[in-house]
Amino acid sequence: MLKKSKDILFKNNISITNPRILVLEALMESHNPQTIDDLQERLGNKVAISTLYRVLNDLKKIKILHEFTSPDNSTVVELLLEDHAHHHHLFCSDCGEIIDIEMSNEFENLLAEEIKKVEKQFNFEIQDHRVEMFGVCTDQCANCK
Amino acid sequence: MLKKSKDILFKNNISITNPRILVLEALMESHNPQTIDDLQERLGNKVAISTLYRVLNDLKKIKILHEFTSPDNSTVVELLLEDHAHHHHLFCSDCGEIIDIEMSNEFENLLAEEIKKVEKQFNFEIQDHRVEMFGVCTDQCANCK
DNA sequence: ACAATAATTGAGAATGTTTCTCATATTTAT
DNA sequence: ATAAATATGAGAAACATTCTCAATTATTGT
Repeated sequence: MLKKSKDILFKNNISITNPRILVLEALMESHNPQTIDDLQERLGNKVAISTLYRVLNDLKKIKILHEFTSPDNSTVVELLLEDHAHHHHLFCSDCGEIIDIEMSNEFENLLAEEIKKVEKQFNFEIQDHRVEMFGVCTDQCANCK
Repeated sequence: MLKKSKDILFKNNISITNPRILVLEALMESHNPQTIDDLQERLGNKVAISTLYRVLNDLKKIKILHEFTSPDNSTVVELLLEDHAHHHHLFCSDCGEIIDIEMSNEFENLLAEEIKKVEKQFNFEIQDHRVEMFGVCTDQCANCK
């Protein structure tokens, strides 16, 4: 994990510093998207809050961090590494947990066709898409009990 | 528009005030989702900013306002009236415009099936979903020229 | 391994967004 | 028309994020 973090920084040609390593490790430990608060908690007081935001921006710049917003409008962040397959998100409105979901090829293919239609209709070049689902876990979501 | 706004407030049993009417009219005039800045501009200085936020919260409470976040993290708001069909959003990263899109029944049906699968897999009850597309308009988006 | 240079960090100030407070004004119910 | 209830405006407060700058840490060339 330490090595992997250093590798990532090295390959992307940005300097290998402690805060960056700590943030990468924190993101790697947790296998689902994290809010800024989650991250801060995980990091204890080892990284200043200004530095945390700065490091997250650095990771966005080298395109390995994806940032989005949860239904209650908190900023959520997730690491995008090579081994991370295309996926979407499921949000629990009870406990706030965010779960990665993968959808069938059949669905993704049909969505790709819909995207082509939209591109024609609105003269757009679509670069990315997102599918989100919102609900409550009926019993076994990690945080809700 | 004035009448329709008053009707909405009346039917939802909240008092009919000028700021609420003005905000509803502003939302109805514009046929796509609006940022807070858009709204403020449309309203001139006729509604105080604190009141604008309060009114938006009132409209959320009576479930006729949908709030979400644009890719550049501004808050976006859109009126949800009966005549407003189920739709999704297309975001232009050039000009920031947000366009309502409707997807084929075939797509929505397949998505409904995927949702059922996800509900089973994670023991969730899914109440809502969202599909978003991100791109740039190649020539005819209303704001980009 | 060392010095010189470049880049990053931490702490707090600054900015921007949203909510809160409270005295005043408006709306509703009587 | 009046009293009671509710909403408003202005600014203060709270919160999230970015910025500033002196001090620290990394990188580079030797």
